[in-house]
Amino acid sequence: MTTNNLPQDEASCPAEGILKQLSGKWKPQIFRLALDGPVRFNGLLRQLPGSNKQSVATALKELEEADILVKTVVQEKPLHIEYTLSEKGHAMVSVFRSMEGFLS
Amino acid sequence: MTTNNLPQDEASCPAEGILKQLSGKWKPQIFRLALDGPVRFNGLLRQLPGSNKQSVATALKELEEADILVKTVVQEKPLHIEYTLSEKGHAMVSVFRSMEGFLS
DNA sequence: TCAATTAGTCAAAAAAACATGACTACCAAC
DNA sequence: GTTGGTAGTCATGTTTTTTTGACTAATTGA
Repeated sequence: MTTNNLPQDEASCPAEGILKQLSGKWKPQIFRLALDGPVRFNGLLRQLPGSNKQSVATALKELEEADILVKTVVQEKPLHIEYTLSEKGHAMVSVFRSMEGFLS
Repeated sequence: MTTNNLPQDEASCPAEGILKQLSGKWKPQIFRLALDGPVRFNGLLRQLPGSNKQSVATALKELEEADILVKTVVQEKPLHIEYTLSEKGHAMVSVFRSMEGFLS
């Protein structure tokens, strides 16, 4: 009982998982903004011109499900929610940097 | 006259370009197979179960346009076409490896 | 000359991703 | 009690990506 249940493609191509987790119209930009500190829903809407609630919400949910961002309710003045890089998210920074360093 | 003409998102997020060039349903796997040597159209169709002519053709064209693969007509016995990693493609290997090394 | 292999193209359909606009719900200030 | 900010959801529509199946065309071997 040691067969894995990954789709065959990801089994033979580990990079594909990462690519999937980071790709999409808004996820790379959200990830990048999160490098500078916690990000918030409405903040992202303002910082990402052309974006919209639905897409940002979906991107945040997927980044959270991929364990790249962590969602926290901040018990402060105007009670709000923050998304911060998880440990895995931090580990991904080097991958991200190697992409940024690659200027064609 | 020094404004650039990149979409705002790519300007502020260089990683996004790479992500775009490598993402898609078949491109990561094709890239990975190309690491082991030249790949061919019909060979890929056989090596990628579930793929189809159209998708493989499109992926190859985009990888070629992104200057990641180079298309060559090989003047041999059964005249055929090979796709090999370009110089840029080789430079991308380190990025790709850093993704592969990242096992969540 | 016939059949197989090479490497595709094309039009159309299906599926996935993304956007739009309306709506919800909580909290605080005025 | 109404406005404004927090963070979303939901149904729908549009756009992009991917798949399907038919077709083309050159080369090779029998």
